[in-house]
Amino acid sequence: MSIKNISIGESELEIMKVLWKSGKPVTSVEIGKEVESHGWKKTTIATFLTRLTEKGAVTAEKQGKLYYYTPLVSEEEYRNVQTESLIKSLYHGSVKELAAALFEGEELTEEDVAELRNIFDERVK
Amino acid sequence: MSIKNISIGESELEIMKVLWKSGKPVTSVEIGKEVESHGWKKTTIATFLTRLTEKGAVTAEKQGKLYYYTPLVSEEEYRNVQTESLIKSLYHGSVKELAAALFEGEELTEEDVAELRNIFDERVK
DNA sequence: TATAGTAAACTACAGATGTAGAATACAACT
DNA sequence: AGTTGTATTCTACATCTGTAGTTTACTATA
Repeated sequence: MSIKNISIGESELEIMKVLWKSGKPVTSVEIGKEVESHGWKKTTIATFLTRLTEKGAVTAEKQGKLYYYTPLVSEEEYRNVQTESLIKSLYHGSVKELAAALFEGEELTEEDVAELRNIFDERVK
Repeated sequence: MSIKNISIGESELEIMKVLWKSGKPVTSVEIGKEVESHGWKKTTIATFLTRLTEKGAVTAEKQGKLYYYTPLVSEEEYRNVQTESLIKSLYHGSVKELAAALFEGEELTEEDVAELRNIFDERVK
């Protein structure tokens, strides 16, 4: 089962984000602190961790009395898969269409556009 | 419940796509023909239609003996909500980040880039 | 009018996800 | 050694989604 077939729920994703942000293995206690704002019980977090482990999205390594969790799927990988999937399902598989939609939206500031132009020029070389 | 809160499943989306493509109200029979490739039973399609109606994603209007289904959510609206959601959850809420990721990927051809440059120049005015 | 066809409604069930209480296991402290 | 604290595991349950069988209602046909 490759990364493509790993599906991560919305709440589960919040856990992944914590693991991604911390460059190193994290205990459930530390995760708990990071996601306090969600008001989840410890057991809820534990369930997420168990399921993510079963899915192969993270590994758990016992160090002393605690488990340390590490992501097996990187943020970038996951992001790319999700983006691809969006493009495929709603932009007729065309990256260009999505890019165009972003430009046409009102979301980009002048600075953003300027920065993008740079990246753009790089790309064109 | 605004569009933002309407969630459409992957299979349900296939039905929406048929409605979106056809500019006018469509019967379940016609939908059936359009989605033949999925091999769904008639009742399966009926369930999707019922659920989409309950969710407020489509309306059903009886004309003669058949119901005609019309989307209440446009492709563009749905697309935008989904794109926003992706950006929020995986690109730190930054349209620019997503745009940059698209440029940096290998997906765009030279023609795409050229076309985008045009749109881009328009945008900058 | 009795009968056949069939769209739509109702019912059903499995898997995924969100959420959490109860049980367990094990370390630390008395 | 007994007790306490708590991370991890087990069990549970609701909702959503995918999928489809069964029943119903109503039209058209014999």
